[in-house]
Amino acid sequence: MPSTPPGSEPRWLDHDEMAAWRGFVTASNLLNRRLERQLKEDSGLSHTQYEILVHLSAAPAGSLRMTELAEKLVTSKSGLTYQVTQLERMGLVGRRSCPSDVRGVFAELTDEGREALRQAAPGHVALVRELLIDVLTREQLAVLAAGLGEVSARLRLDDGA
Amino acid sequence: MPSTPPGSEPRWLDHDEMAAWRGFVTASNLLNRRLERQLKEDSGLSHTQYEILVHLSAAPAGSLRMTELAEKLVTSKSGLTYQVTQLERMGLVGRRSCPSDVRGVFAELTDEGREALRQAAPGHVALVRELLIDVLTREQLAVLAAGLGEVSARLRLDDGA
DNA sequence: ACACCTTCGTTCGAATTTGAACAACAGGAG
DNA sequence: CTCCTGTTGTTCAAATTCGAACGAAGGTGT
Repeated sequence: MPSTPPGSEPRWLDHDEMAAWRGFVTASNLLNRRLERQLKEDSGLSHTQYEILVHLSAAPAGSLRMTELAEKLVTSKSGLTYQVTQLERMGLVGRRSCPSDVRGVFAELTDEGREALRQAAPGHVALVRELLIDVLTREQLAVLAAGLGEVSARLRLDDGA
Repeated sequence: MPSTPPGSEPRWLDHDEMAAWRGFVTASNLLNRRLERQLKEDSGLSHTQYEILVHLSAAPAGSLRMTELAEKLVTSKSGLTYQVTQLERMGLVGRRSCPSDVRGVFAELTDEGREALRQAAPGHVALVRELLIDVLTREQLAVLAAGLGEVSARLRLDDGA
């Protein structure tokens, strides 16, 4: 099904809608840029690598299946394979084979990985706070969480469909 | 100045703050993924290339200085050089030297570029609408625009500083 | 047991992105 | 004019990203 019926004039974005969309895109790019730089300089980690450590750290045994981790990160499987290999070389993450499924692979946080995360987290969180969280009011944060949560949920749905 | 005074416990994100931050990151990644796929399939353009066309189209003479364009796009200068070259090969953008500054280069939208944008825009806008704009209420959009606008503005400030 | 379709993670090649280094020029201060 | 500092766009090597293709298993129905 085409996103727009051919022949009919599409509904363009009005001023407010455009402002929201541009704001989202711009803020996203600027934030990523900043966080990337800060993490790389202070901890030698890319934002992607940091996020891998975060998700593993939050998981039951500090380990997650590759596919599950890729979904949480919203990245491609091949991209994750690459980054896990990098983290493995740094000694921050290890691979374990899954007992119940020969094909399965667990990415597992090492002690060094936990330590690296413990060391990187404060600076990262402080910057997220400074650039985003503390700039917004409580109400704005609530709306953002609710709205973007809904957006994400819907995106995840027909992504699997 | 260190982001966090060494020795003091950093202010972690509480539940709501974390929800807002995760929602932002996740929605951003999922959206980019989708838009990238749609644009590439329907128009053979990457999201970056599409945005270049949009910004040029909105500019006075359909042309902008490389540096200015890079800032609007929130990308590196070298990255822009690469993409403009790609668009030039496709015939959608041309380069013109600046009269008042020998070093300067204008990226200029060609007629084909305008046509390509005219053709790509409806599908892109429709998807942005479906995935983000139409998911949110008028109030949520207003809050998002105001909040992320402020965030972007601040980020742009000490980026130049 | 068999065929069939799905899932798992990796590998591969191509495209993209970035920061640093660079050469050429602009714009003043002296 | 001359030196000095900042800007402009490009080039370069390195890192990262993605999708498609792949081999190897899992799981199901017959």
